[in-house]
Order: sequence, then C-alpha cells, then structure tokens
Amino acid sequence: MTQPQTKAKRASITITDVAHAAGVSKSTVSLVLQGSPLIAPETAERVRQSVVALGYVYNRRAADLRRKSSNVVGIVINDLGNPFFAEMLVGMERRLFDAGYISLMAHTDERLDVQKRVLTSMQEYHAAGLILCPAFDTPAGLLERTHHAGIPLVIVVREPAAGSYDFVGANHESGTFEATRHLIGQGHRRIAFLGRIGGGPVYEQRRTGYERAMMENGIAAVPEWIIDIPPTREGGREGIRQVLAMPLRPTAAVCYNDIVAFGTLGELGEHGLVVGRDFAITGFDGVAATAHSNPPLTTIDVRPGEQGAVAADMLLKRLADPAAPPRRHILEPRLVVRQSSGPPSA
Amino acid sequence: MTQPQTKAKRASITITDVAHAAGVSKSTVSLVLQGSPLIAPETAERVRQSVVALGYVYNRRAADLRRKSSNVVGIVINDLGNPFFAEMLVGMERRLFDAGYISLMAHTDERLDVQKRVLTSMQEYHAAGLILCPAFDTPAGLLERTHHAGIPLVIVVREPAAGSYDFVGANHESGTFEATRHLIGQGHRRIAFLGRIGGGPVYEQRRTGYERAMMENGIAAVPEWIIDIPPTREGGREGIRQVLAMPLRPTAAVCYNDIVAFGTLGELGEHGLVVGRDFAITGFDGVAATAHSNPPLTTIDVRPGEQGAVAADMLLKRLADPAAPPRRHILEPRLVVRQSSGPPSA
DNA sequence: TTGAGAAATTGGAACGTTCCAATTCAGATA
DNA sequence: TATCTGAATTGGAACGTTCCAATTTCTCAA
Repeated sequence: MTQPQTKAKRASITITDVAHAAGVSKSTVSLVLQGSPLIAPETAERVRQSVVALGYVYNRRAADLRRKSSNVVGIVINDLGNPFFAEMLVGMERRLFDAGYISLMAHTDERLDVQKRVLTSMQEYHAAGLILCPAFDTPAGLLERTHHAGIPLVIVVREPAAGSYDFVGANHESGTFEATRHLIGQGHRRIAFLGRIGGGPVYEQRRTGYERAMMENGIAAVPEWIIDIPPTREGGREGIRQVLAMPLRPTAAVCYNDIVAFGTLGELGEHGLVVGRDFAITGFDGVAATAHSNPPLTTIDVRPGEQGAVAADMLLKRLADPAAPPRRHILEPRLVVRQSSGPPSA
Repeated sequence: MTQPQTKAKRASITITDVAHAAGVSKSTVSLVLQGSPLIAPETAERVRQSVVALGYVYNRRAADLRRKSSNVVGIVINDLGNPFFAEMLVGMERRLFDAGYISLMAHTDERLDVQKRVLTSMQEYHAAGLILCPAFDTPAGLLERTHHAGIPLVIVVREPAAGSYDFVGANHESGTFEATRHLIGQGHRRIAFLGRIGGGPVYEQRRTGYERAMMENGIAAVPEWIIDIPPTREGGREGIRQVLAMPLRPTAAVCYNDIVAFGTLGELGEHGLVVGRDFAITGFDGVAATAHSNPPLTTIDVRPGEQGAVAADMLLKRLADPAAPPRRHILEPRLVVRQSSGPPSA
C-alpha cells in the first residue's frame, strides 16, 4: 500500500470528450471502439475521426474495472541471468502478446521475500493468470494461496512436491542418462558429474540419470566423481578444477546445465586442455550459445523457448477453461552431439 | 480493442465487504489500508482482522483509476536473446521493483510493428513511465507521439537522432578505440573489424573508434578488413571465416559486441586456432559470460546491469519531476583484458 | 397517412476505490 | 446545563469505462 504515486499531469481525454466532439453519446463511442455492428457506418467513421483528432487513448484500466476482466498476465522468473530462463521468457512473452495479453514481468533472483511480494503485487493488479518459475524452497503454502485466490497458475521448470498444478518441465533424468550414455559410448569410463547436491528435485533427477547410466553400463560409481558446486559458470570452473586434481582423473564430465558447462570450457582451456580431445564435456538445456562456444557444446536440448511457449499456451487454455483438470507437459530431451564430447585421448 | 477477455469467476471481495464485517464504513477501511493516523488503533486492528478473515485483496486497478496514478512502468526491449539486454533488463527491473513499481515487459525482437502495438498497449494500461530500447529504424514520430502523450520516456542504448529525450547509453567510439589500441599495443598491425555496416549510429560509432585508433597509430586502414555481418554469434563465425580466407590474413579482430566475439571463438576453435595465441579477439559489452568463455574474452565493459539501473533511476527522477530538463548519461567504457587478446604469433 | 417493426442511439447504473465535506462523539470549559 | 473543541468516522461523488433497458429515428407496407 505504501507505494509512490504519480499524478497524471494533463487531464486526460475520455470517451465523453470524443462523444461531444462527434456529437454522439458516450455509449455510441464505446460501441464504435468495440467495433459493434450496431452503429451506422457513417456515425462510426465520424467517431473515429474525433478519436484521432483529439488524440484519445483508450483507458483499458477503466474498461477492465467495469468489465471485471484483464489482459495482463504475470510472469515470475527466478534467474534471468541464466540464458535458459531468458530464452524461456522470450518464448512466453511472444506467445502471450500474440494472443492479446501483455506481460507483467518480475525477477525474483531466487529470493523468497521478493517472490512473495511480487505475487501479491500481481494479484493486486488483477493479472488474469500467472506463469511462475518458483524460487528454491518455495513453500507449498504460497502456491496454494495464490491458486486458491482463484488466479490461474502455470508452474514451470520446478515441479511442486504437493498439490496439482498446471506444469511444464522436462524429463531431467532421461536427459542426463542420455548424456552419460553418449559419453560411455564414446569410450569414457571415468565420468564426473558437476552439480549441486541436495538442491531440490531437478538436481536429484539429473544426478540420478547420470548414476543410472553408469550403473546400467556396469561402471562402478565413485562418489568422489559427483562434485557439489553452485549451478553457475563460476561453479563449473571450480568443479572442473577439483576433477583435474584427482589422482585418477576422469576423462569426461556431465554438467548440470549449460552455463556450468561453459564455465568448464573456460577453465579447461586455461589449463591448456582441448575440450573434445583431451577432455569431454556435456551440458544440459540447449541454450542458443551452445552452438557457438569453443568448442561447440554437446548438450541435452530441452528447448527453453519452446517450454516457454508451451507454458503460455497452457495458461491460455486454463484461462479459457478454468475448470479443466490440471495439465502436465514434460518435454523429452534431445541429445545434441557437438565437438565437446569426443572420445578419450589414448 | 479486439482482445480476449477473462471473466473473474468468483465475485471478488471488496472494501465494502470488509467494512461490513468490521462494522465500519468503507471510508474507514480505505483509511486503514493506507495507514492513516486518523483511525483509532483498535478500529484499525479490527479492520485488519476482517481483511485477513475474508482474504481480501486490494484492487489496485480501481484505486489507480480513482486516484489517476500508476505504479506500473513499461520496459520495451528489442533483443532479449542477447545477454547484454537480458542483463540490462535485470538491472532495471530490480531497481524499479525496489522503488515500488512493477514492470510491464515486452520484447519487440526488432520488429517495428510489434514495437508500435506494444507502446500503445502500454499507454492504454496507463504506465506511469516507459523505458524503451528502440528497434532499428524506429521512426522519430513514434517516439514523439508517446512523448507528447505526456508519458515519461527514457531511451536506452540507441539514441534517437532528433528530439531531446532522457537517454542512457555508452561511449561506443572510445570503447572500440581502446580495444583497437590495446591490440595495436600487443603488436598487431593487421586488425579486422566485424560488425554491421550502415546499421545505425551505434554501429558507426564503434567502427569509427576502430578506424580512428588505426589511423592515429599510423596504420593504413584496409577497407577489406571491415567485414559486414549481422551482430549475432552466427555472424561472428561468418565474419571470421572471411578473415581467415584473406591472402594477407589479419592477426586480430575487433568485434562489434560480445556475442559476435563468442561466435568467432567457436569458429576459430574449429579451425584449430587457439585464440589469444594464434589470433586475437576483443568483444564489446562486458556481459557476464565473457569472464568464462574459452578463452576468457577481452572486452569493452559498458556494464549492462548498471546501465539498466541508471535508466531506471532516470525514469524515477523524471517521474518525480516531469518538468526537469532532459538528462543524458553516457557510461565510459572500461577495457577488460583477458586471455583472448594476446600478441601476434611470430 | 399511419403504424409496426427494425435499426440506431442513448441515459444511467455499476465496477472498487479515494477523498472531500459533513457528521458524530467525547470530554472539557463556561 | 449548554457550548465548544478536536478526534474519529462516514456518506457520496468521482475516476472512465461497459452494458442493459429504454428511447428515438427510419423504412416500408397497408
């Protein structure tokens, strides 16, 4: 409630002003603006001329208030610094805008207090619906509350443990499974995994995929190969440094995501190692930059832009039919092989 | 006007309902919500209890209508696929949110028609102000119109040729000048420039900086060294391929921006060249990823996040004082030397 | 010329707030 | 007891739209 306010300086031109200018009633103007067929063409034309003559701009807030509708949707993103989320955001925004909606966007930066304030703010603005990528450790109560407030909610990427929500995400386990299997197929046997330990379901699933692939190929999992690092470029550097320091050094690493992988590329290069020849790396996400890194990165493509578009579609469907049962869309990852994952050097 | 509408299903709880429940008038409730000192503490407490008991949520749209105010600001970005803009967006959003504003965000993808629709849409929603990074070839008229509509406007990155607007950007010419001089200082003489030709002021300025540095150091500028490519990773690849095909091959390249530079890193790597040893590259922007590429990229840091924050501050100031003369903030670029720009190989 | 029916237009209440002016209520003073 | 004061509370108009019901205007057949 304690918010800055800004007075609109000039008294704004309303539908009534247009009505006067055109010599009709405000009801007529309203109908013209809505393109109603009830109005005689000449009258409509006259009104339209007055609109441009006066420089009238439609007040959607007033209309929405009366109509109890909204063309605003909220998008809440936890980490825009990661291109994965930026690409997803682009996918969402595009789809929503094309469908006639406009996006209230907020970035939580993984901070729960910010996320909470953002969500109430979006409710106060009567967002028609919400797409949320929850911050870590988002309490189930928060989701429930906004859900029960009656505002359609689509969750992306991080699936809540409890409750049934519309959700779009990817099959993380099969993703890292494929990546690991690919490396094994290339001849690698000592393969590290770089990611956060105990950082929530997405982490667990990706690690599990790695472990399962190792196991199913008869490779004894060495616990030290699983490196606990933050999911950042810096984390990737740090993780690969640990790997390089091992006495019986792994020859490949499966990275939690693409930016971790990018970090390893930088670090390995600085150690004079050619990735793809001296060491193999795989990423996860399929962000655009993977195609142009040095070397281009083998990754698990879960099409961030497409995920965003799918989430937007899901929200649109939900808005059209609020009573429909919750939907769940899980993208199947695709292994994209590039130069970063060559066979081990002799 | 032709937009989807979504009826709010449940009759929403209003200030009047709260008033009934608390046994006071709606005026009293309103005053309590605003934290007015006029209301007796016990009354206020009673009202607050009713608020939570009923699950009342403040209707900011109605309030804004009555009050003719707005806490919404519009942010219009032309290319979110470029991390430069994503980082800038993060800087803006953070600052605005902390100041009590919420951001309507739209992505134009350099499309003028989209940009136009977006801007009117934001006016219809009565955004208190706008931060705009104009798409290429944005007609001056468009800016003027929204400006004259009385809505405070801050332009970022691409300065309009005509009119005086609040603006924040960077000194492009001195940026590429520094980058080029650095390469010359490293011993390079044949230096290419990779960027778009005739793509607007930013391009011209960056190219001019390169040309001036060459000239001032007595190096005859060879026109073929200036390569016309789109400002993308793919463009970087293409450009560097042209460079490598030259008979008397340059030993270094100044890139229009960081993502072009990233493209060259990928391509040069595929040609078996070690950047920093066999070829030198500089970027421009200073996006976060430059610190972790392979090799880490020497770049001209214009602090995208800071630019965003400065733009947000400028808008806040403009909102506080709409009549103040237009401000202009030009960030001075900083050369950040990393491994990608070593001396030429013997 | 009239009247019926269709077509076009309009008045006014409503949406959920804010805020001004007015009212009520205690307690203090004369 | 009557009056005054200041504090606390309240009624109702207003913000700019939509939309229902009602009214006006037009057209054409009888």
